[in-house]
Amino acid sequence: MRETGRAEKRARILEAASRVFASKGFFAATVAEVAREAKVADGTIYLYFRSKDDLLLRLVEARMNALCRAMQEVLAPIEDPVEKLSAFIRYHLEMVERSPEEAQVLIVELRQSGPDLKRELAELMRPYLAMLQRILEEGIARGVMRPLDPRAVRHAIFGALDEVALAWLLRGRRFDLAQNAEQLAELFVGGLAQTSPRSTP
Amino acid sequence: MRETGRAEKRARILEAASRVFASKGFFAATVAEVAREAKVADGTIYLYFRSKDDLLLRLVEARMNALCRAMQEVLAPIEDPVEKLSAFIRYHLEMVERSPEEAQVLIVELRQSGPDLKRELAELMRPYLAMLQRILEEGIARGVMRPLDPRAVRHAIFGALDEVALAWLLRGRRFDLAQNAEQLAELFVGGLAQTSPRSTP
Amino acid sequence: MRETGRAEKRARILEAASRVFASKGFFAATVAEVAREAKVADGTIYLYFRSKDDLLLRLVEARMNALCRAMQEVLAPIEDPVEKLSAFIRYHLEMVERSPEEAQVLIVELRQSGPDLKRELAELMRPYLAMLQRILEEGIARGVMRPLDPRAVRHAIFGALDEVALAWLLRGRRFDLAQNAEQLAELFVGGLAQTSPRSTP
Amino acid sequence: MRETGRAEKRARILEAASRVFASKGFFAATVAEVAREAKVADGTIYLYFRSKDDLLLRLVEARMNALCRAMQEVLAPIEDPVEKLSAFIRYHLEMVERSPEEAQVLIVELRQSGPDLKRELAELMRPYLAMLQRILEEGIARGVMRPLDPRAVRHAIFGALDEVALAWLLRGRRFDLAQNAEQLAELFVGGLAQTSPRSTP
DNA sequence: CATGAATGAGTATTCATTCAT
DNA sequence: GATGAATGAATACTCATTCAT
Repeated sequence: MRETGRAEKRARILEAASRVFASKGFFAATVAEVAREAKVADGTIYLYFRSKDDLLLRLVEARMNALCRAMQEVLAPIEDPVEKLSAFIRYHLEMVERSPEEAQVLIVELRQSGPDLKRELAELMRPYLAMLQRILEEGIARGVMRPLDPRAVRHAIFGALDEVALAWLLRGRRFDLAQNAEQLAELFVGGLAQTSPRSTP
Repeated sequence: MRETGRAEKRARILEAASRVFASKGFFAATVAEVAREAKVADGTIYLYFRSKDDLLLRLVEARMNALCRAMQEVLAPIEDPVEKLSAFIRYHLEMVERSPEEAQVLIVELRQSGPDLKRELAELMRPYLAMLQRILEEGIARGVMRPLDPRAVRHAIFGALDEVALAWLLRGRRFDLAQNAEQLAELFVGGLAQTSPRSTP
Repeated sequence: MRETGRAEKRARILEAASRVFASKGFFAATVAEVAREAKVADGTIYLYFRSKDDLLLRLVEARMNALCRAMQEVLAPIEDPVEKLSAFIRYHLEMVERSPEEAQVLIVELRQSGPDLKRELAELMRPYLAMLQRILEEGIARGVMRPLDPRAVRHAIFGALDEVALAWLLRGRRFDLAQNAEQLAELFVGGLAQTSPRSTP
Repeated sequence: MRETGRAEKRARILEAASRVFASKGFFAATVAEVAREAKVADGTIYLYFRSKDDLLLRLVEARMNALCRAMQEVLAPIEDPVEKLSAFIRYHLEMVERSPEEAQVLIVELRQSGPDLKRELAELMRPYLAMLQRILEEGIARGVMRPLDPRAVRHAIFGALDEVALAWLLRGRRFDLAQNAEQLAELFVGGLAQTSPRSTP
């Protein structure tokens, strides 16, 4: 218990922040609460983080990095862009289901911030969104997806995932998220499918 | 002095709130600012609204009602559910483009609120989402749309619209929203299209 | 008691600040204490003053204005610059003796401030110091005072007055200030006297 | 590692404190900064000094002792009290000019302290002021100075020196301090001169 | 002796809300 | 109804000081 290394304490504060932010919202949460939850003194927070904003930023950063790495591993062995997209959708919501608390922060709190902070947060989402866009671009390039604007479609898919996850969280996780994931995958895969079959009446 | 009816003053306060919330954000905005903008005394606000939260709630309510009515009129003359969906998507983003300030409040500020307020706001969105869901249900019933879960798809479409609108607003309205609307319409119409409608002529 | 006009309440806060600053020092004093002493809520202070710094600034401003006006009246009827200087010295310390609390703020707290505040405070002292310098310049011009650098002498006289007053305040007002005033007047009048008498041996 | 004797490290901390206090002011300066400047750990400071206040106190003490010793050496070979006074004034400001940084602490920071600290600091100035007073007493005893109250005159001279030095420091050392010293010497020597020394040859 | 990580008390300021006029 | 002056609760952050190693 005394053997708490530097990084270990930092992680503990991050965990505490995650819990507190998730339950009360970033704005309503106080630094003192985070400190209490992490069992450190108020001032200690500032030995590890620059400010309350920075705390949220680092939290999102850590979670996004983990999410990106995990997603990359999931997608790596898949060849077909269409299957990749399908996997992306399913795995994204699987993660939400597995760690609802972390998702809460990424989905709900992400927008609970002033303009400056918001810009920095958006920056942190970029790599993840880029992964999604790359899938779409490759699908189009290979001719297995319709040539819709990848940026528009990326926003659409991300927004859809976000909204479904948000609804699941706000409604107390009462419906089957995996099933919804299937539906979304079908919806978007279908929406992006080459319409050439229509040309064979 | 002027015979400003009750309702007229209430509306003036709502207008003022819309402008102030849109330009500074709900949290950063102060009741005093809204009062100044509406040219009433600070205390007067509380003769028309219970609290600052209530002010946002009533504002969203008013805007949502107007949006619902307008959308209903747009959809009424359309028969085909698929065309209805397409119109829904296009008209939604058209409204955003036409009234970015109001959209700002509905899209951006909506999420700046704590958990309690957020739940109430979600309640106000319901009728609008119900319209969307009914379109889907009818499409499925008529056999012109694939039988995907209408609730899941409703969330997906709404989330997509929201995210695209958000991106447009946050990036300074720099890309063509109408074009994006087309892409989204194609995406979702395609995604919901019966994969073998040819087999039933 | 309810009939406290705007200005009256402002004055009450200023009085309270004077007492609190004098007894604990500007830094150690808290805004809450001033509020309590003035029998107003903490926030009320900020309806009348921009900040704690501003409170000190306005306090010094008010006291300096009063001091300048009073001194001007005292000096007006006096013709001879030498007598004017003598009166200036005596009256300055007389004021200190009469209102030790106010003097405390002007003498002690004046320098208890950060660089920015200090600059503004120095600005407020200017007119008073200018009065003193003008006496010296006129004395020299009329040939009744030795042509020493008026700026150097002004600093010297002001520093002397300040130090004597400070010593009196810090030592619990235990020595006779009026007597000291006489001594200082003689000292400086003598120091500035034309040395021509030496030329008549 | 290095055989830095106790005293040597103590001196290093004092030097560091002098630099830091002079550049940022006593209040704005932090103990951590002094530690960094002295290249010791924060806690080490407290092995040599009781508190931050004590650090200032000891610093002033050391500087005053040095100043007293130096002044004593300067005055020792001078016989005539009038010349002694003149030398005192000139040498005091010469020291200020030579070590503006140390003077900054002694003159400016000295007043940034609360009432309690201020009293202790005044105590440390005593020996120096006593030297000045002794010159005056001797001058009066020998009949070469007017019999003004030596305590009052001592305060006056010290206040004058302080104020002139302060002005020089605050105005960025832009005027000629040595010249001012001459003026002050003349002023006070003149002010203390027997008005009818001619009558006793 | 020295370290420096941890502590936690302390405070100016804002702003939603009230209520005497 | 309308006003707007007054209220006072609420909070991030700093930094002197300590003490386990």
